Amino acid sequence: MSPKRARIKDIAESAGVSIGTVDRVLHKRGEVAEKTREKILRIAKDLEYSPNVIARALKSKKRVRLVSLLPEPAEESAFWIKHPEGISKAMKELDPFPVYLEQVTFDMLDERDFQSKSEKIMSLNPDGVILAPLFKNEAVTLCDKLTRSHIPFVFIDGFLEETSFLCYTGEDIYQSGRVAGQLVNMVTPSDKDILIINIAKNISNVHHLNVRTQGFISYFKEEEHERLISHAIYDPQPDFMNGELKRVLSQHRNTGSIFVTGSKSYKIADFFEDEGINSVNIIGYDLLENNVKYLKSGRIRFLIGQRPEEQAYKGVRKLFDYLSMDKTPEKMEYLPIDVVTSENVQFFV
Amino acid sequence: MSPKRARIKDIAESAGVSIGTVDRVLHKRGEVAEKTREKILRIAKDLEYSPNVIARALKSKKRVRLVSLLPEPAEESAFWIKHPEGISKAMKELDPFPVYLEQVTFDMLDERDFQSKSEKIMSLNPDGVILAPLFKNEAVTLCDKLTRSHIPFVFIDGFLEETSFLCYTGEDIYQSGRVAGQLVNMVTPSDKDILIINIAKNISNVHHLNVRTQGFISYFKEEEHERLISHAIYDPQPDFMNGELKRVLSQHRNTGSIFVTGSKSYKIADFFEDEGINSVNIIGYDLLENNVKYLKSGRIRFLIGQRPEEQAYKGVRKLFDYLSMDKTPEKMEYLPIDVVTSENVQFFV
DNA sequence: CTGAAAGCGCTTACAG
DNA sequence: CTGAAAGCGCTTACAG
Repeated sequence: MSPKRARIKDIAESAGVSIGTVDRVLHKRGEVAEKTREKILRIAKDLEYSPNVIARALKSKKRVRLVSLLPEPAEESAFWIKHPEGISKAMKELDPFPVYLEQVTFDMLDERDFQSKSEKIMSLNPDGVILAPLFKNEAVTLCDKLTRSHIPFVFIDGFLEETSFLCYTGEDIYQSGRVAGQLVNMVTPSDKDILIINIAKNISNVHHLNVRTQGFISYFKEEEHERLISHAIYDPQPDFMNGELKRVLSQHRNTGSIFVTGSKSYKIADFFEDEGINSVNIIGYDLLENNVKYLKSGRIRFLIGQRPEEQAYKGVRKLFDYLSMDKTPEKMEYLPIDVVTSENVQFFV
Repeated sequence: MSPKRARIKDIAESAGVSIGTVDRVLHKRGEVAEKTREKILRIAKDLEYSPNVIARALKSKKRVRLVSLLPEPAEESAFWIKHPEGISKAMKELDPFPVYLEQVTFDMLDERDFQSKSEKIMSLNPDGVILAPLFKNEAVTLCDKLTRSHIPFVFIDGFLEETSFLCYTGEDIYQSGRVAGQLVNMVTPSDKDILIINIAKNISNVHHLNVRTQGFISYFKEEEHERLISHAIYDPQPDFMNGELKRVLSQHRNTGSIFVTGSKSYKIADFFEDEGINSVNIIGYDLLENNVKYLKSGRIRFLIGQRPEEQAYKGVRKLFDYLSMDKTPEKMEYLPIDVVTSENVQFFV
């Protein structure tokens, strides 16, 4: 059974000083004679002193104010509705602590909105920020400002190497492409082709879709690369998209599987449903309601999950622990890449 | 931003009584005039009072003493080395609280040892117990004793319907068999047979292996059942096992995949490695070191994970939250059934 | 039946 | 440079 832990009082008594002095040493607030300082530090070490976080939390008037900056969940992309759930879970657990969090969202199709929301973040003068750096340039600008103001920030969903972020919690994007490659390879007859579909207004700007594609391709041997057909669709509207799909599928009649690099695989499934196409496997990302529906019906073969709630939950917790508990988190935490099928999906939603 | 929360003091002032009286009402310690009682209750409700758990934890002298009763991790079955990790993680988080946990282990091949450890548990007179009910009869006896002593207990790894357990955290065993069925079906050519291997001294006594087998079979259509060959091996020693495997494989030369219902799939892989058999898929359970090695090398195709650390972690947390925070947990929590391959295994170990 | 007081371990001002 | 005191919100005895 764990031994009784030392308190400040114990250190004070042992050192023959008052608890105020001990506190000053422990918090490096100076104004203590060097000799007493050393003595206290030694005793604290001997006694394996660690502060009682409960008592600290109870007393502390220090309010921690956090802000999150994440995309507004558009109907188009219900992916981002999961993150607020994770944030709420974290805040509920932290309820007894004096911590507040304001959620700021931006339009994920509008860099300028991200900029103006960045200014809002700065004007709130928070103690810490959780953000998803969807727009690289704009995010770097914000991160630099935060760094200059000594405001720590954590990334979820993606990270920017060149910034001094506290930590990242999320997918290993390249590796998740490889997992997709493995699954697709498993269910595609070796004489069939594989179609990689990227859906994005401007694919070159959407970092994670590109990285997933790279990972995916890397899973296949060089001599198999001729089986892989990559196609970008820049407008997810059904009319446009279905036309594109028809065209590309008629060009590649030997397609055995379609890999959708983002969360819109249900759109491909919609199209197949309408056209009565049943012979092509679909593999995609994220447990959106529509995707899950098609996964259960068998039209989508696999979904890869990246635990959006857990990303947000852990982002908040790490920031709080850092600010309130002096705990420095691991810099990089890659969450598991979940392989989800019709038979285990029930446990992930 | 969250509004300032009401304190006992606020209720007391509003009711025109002292905090002692409020406390007596809130804790149902009686000795309060019915009229004041009602008034206080009403005000508490109006103010949405909820106790500050930090202050409570700081003050409370109430020590919580927990005990876990889990199998001793034998070399044979490293599966059970994961649980202590989850327990440690939970206890580390609970470090500032006055909670203690003693880990008691039993020999998983010896019912009698479970019995004697049960007596030890009772003699420790704990406030709560976490246990894995491997031996049904003996576990029921223990649970009944705990119930009579009003000691709450939580199950992990499996549960016994007939006991009054606080909650279960673990696998949906039947469904995990179905997931295995789906995966095996996916990688087995339709003209090949599927061998189901149960490794256990007395298979009829090992509940979860049977349930997994049932789930597995249920995934296949009636007319496919002739492809499924079930075989039990009652001694995992290599000499015996390899003989058995040789015999059964020579009887069923058309075997395309082997499904191992427990965590010993690496033993099949050992055999295949020695014999140079490469044409048969292996699917098994649990991320033991040996299994993972073969998963990475490709000899094992899939492993199904059941998150042993998380089971233990959550078991401890729920018991603590129940005893110290008055939080009643969900009775049944099925953890996700993880599909693990060579490409995503790195995130699970 | 009710109130006043002490104390959990820490932090924060203030007095010297 | 150092100590004594108040207080965070709760619980626990004790006095009346």
